[in-house]
Amino acid sequence: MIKILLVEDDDTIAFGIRSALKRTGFEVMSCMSMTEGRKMFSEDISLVLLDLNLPDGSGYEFCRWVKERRDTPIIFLTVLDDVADITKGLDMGADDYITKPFSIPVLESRIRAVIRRISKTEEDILSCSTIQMDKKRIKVSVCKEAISLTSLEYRLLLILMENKGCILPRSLILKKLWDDESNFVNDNTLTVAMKRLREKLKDAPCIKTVRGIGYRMEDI
Amino acid sequence: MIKILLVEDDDTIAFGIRSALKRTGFEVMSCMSMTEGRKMFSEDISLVLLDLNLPDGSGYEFCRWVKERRDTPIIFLTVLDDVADITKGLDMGADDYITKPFSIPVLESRIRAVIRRISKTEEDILSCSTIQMDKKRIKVSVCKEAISLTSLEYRLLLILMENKGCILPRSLILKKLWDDESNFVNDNTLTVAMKRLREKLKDAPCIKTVRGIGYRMEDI
DNA sequence: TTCTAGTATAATAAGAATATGACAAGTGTG
DNA sequence: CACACTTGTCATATTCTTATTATACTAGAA
Repeated sequence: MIKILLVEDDDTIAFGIRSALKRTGFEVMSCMSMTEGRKMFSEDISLVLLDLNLPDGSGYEFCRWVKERRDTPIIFLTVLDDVADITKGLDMGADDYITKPFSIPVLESRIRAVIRRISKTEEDILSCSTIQMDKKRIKVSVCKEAISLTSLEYRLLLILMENKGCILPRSLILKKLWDDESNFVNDNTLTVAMKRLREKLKDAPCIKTVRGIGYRMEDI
Repeated sequence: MIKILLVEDDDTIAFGIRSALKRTGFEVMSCMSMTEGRKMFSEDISLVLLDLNLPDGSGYEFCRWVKERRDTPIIFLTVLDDVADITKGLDMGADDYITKPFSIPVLESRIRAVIRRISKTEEDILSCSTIQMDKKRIKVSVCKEAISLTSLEYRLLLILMENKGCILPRSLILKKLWDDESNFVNDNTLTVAMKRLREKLKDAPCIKTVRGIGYRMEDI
C-alpha cells in the first residue's frame, strides 16, 4: 500500500484529492499545516503532496525539512504559475509540481510517474547478512527470528542499511536522527544508541566502527 | 559534461533552447525528426528533450523506442495542455513534460531536477592503477579488494590521488593534514603515516618518494 | 669509497574516540 | 499510582589511532 501525505489547508481541495486517491487505491494521510505535517511525516510515507501556501509557513520550508531527512518524493500543488516559484521548488529537491486547478487523472499520472522513478531503485526488504528489514511492515529479524526495536533503534538501523557499504560519519547520523532544529544531543547519545542496537542484533558483526569517522554496515 | 539530445522540428524554438542550454554549460545535440533522433541517440546522452509533434511520427513513438533501449530520462515539450496526452506521456515512462510556451529558467530547473535524480546513484571514484577510491562511500580497494584505512590514512591517500601525477612537497602535505593553526607535528610523523598507508596498499608501487621534495602518486 | 641529509622502520606512549554500565527523566498503560 | 519502557546523560573503562623517539637504511655528493 502506497502511503501519501497530503499537506493542504484548503478543505475542499483536500477532500477532493483524498477521496479520489483513496478510490484509486492509495492510502492518504492528510493535514492542514506544516506543524501537523512534521508530526505525521514518517519513513513509510512514499510521497508528499504539498501546498505551497500553508498557514504556518511556506511549503518550501517543509520541503527542505523533509529532504534533509529522507528522499521522499514531493509534488507541489500551487496556484502560482510564477516561473521563479516553480524553479525554486524544483531546485530545492521537489520532484514535480502541479498548477491548480488540475484534474485528478493528471495528478494520479504524475504520482505514478514519480513513484515509478523511485521504486526502480527502492527495495522494500533490506537485508545484510542475517539481518532482514521489512520497511513496509516495519519489522526486523535476525537469523529469521523477529526482534523488536524501538523507534530510535529502527531509524538508526534503517539509515545504516539504506547505506550499506558506506561509511556514515557520526555527524551525519546525528543530524539525521536528532536535528529537529532545536535539539542538541550529547555526542555520546549516538554511541549509546548504537550499543543498544548492536545488542538487539545479537552483536552480529555487520556494524563496523570506523574510528574517527563513523560507522559502516556491511555483509559479514 | 552533460549531453542533451534535443528533438524539435520548430527551428525557432530549437535555436532558443540550444543557445540557452549551451550558455548554461550543457552540451546540446539537436535534430528535427525522429529518424535523425534515432541516429544521434547514444549511451552518453544524459537526457532527451522531445517534442510531441514530429514530422515523421509522434514523440511517443520515439519515447518508447528510447525506453526500450536505455533508461535515459526524457522530458516532453508540448503545446498540448490536454490531460490525456500528458497522462499518456508520463505513463509511457517519460520523466517530465513542459508545456509550451515555457521560460528557459523553468526548463533548466526541470533538467537539473531530472539529472539530480539519476546522478544520485552515480559515484565519483578516483583510481590509480589497482587502487580505487570511492569518495562517496569513503571506501578504498586494492585489486578490487576492500581495505580499511584510518581517518588519517584516508585523508593522506585522498590528497595524493586528487593530485595524481604531481609532486606534493612534504611541507604541503604536512600543512594540509596537520595545520590546525596550532598543531605543529614532528616532520617524521608524515613519514610514518606514509609508511603505514603504503603497507595497507600492499606496497603497490604507485606512491613514489621524491627525495628532498616530497611524494608523488602515479599510475603503475 | 665515505659521509651525510633525507627517508624508512620499529617500538613505545599519550590521549582521543568509542564502549559500557548505571542512573534519571519522561511517557504511556493498566 | 505503580509499572514497564524508551531514551538521554554521566562516569568510567577500554580500545585504537597516531605522535614521538630512537635507530637503521639509502641515495647522492665529495
